[in-house]
Amino acid sequence: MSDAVLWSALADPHRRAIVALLLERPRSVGEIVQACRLSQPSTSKHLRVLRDAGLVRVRQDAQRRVYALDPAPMAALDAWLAPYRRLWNESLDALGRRLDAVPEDTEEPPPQAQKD
Amino acid sequence: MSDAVLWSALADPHRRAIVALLLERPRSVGEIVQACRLSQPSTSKHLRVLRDAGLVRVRQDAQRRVYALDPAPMAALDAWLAPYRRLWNESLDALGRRLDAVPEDTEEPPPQAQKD
DNA sequence: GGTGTGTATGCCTTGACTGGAATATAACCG
DNA sequence: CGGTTATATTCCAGTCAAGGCATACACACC
Repeated sequence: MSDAVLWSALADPHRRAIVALLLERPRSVGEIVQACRLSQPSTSKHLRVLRDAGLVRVRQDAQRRVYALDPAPMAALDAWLAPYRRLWNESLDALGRRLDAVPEDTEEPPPQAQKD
Repeated sequence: MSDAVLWSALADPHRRAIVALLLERPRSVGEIVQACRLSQPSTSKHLRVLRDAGLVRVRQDAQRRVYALDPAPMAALDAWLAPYRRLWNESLDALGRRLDAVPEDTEEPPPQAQKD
């Protein structure tokens, strides 16, 4: 199994939202449904994808199922990213040197104020 | 603009392959076509997606267009990943402790021999 | 200007993925 | 056992993205 499953699992914004929720703490399906404003079936399906990708694990608590993050696949992502890290470190260094060499008033505004 | 574009751009395995190619060195479209075993139009379309996501930049060289990696968006990915890093570090620590506490012969085989 | 190479775009078809509604399954409770 | 809550699954329709093919565009060379 490649990490193709991982990527396609994380490609969906709702699933990334779920993963982010589970980063705080494990949650039952009901909690996730409320937090994500999704229907229950849809949520269950997303959780299935995440489970199949190995990103989350389930614990049964009476009728509830509590989902928790499994950090291992994230490490795989990090490993994938590693070769690129060297690259952008070089770029940042170059940027830094350029900023140092410039008169002034060329400070960057706070970078990414992105929202997903 | 969110990093939704980034994720969907990298969700495709062919595009990840292209990005990996460009990590080695910038390449013309023709080179990418050959390396990826894709049709030229398909490759061009993938490159468009990557360009729109800010992952690559183009330089024109006569009739050729040479694509190069832009590392900045990868940093965004790294930022996204950062909160999780703490998590799996904890897990690895726990694993390490468990391994230390175990008799022996429980060494892990080399982890992920994954292929994408 | 005409031809050839290199690359991008448009159109179309097909397959995959998503969400909703209804339904099935499972566990608790009286 | 019947009812209720919590979650999973199935079915279906709508959407979107990918690939192939044909074609348009851009540049070079004669």
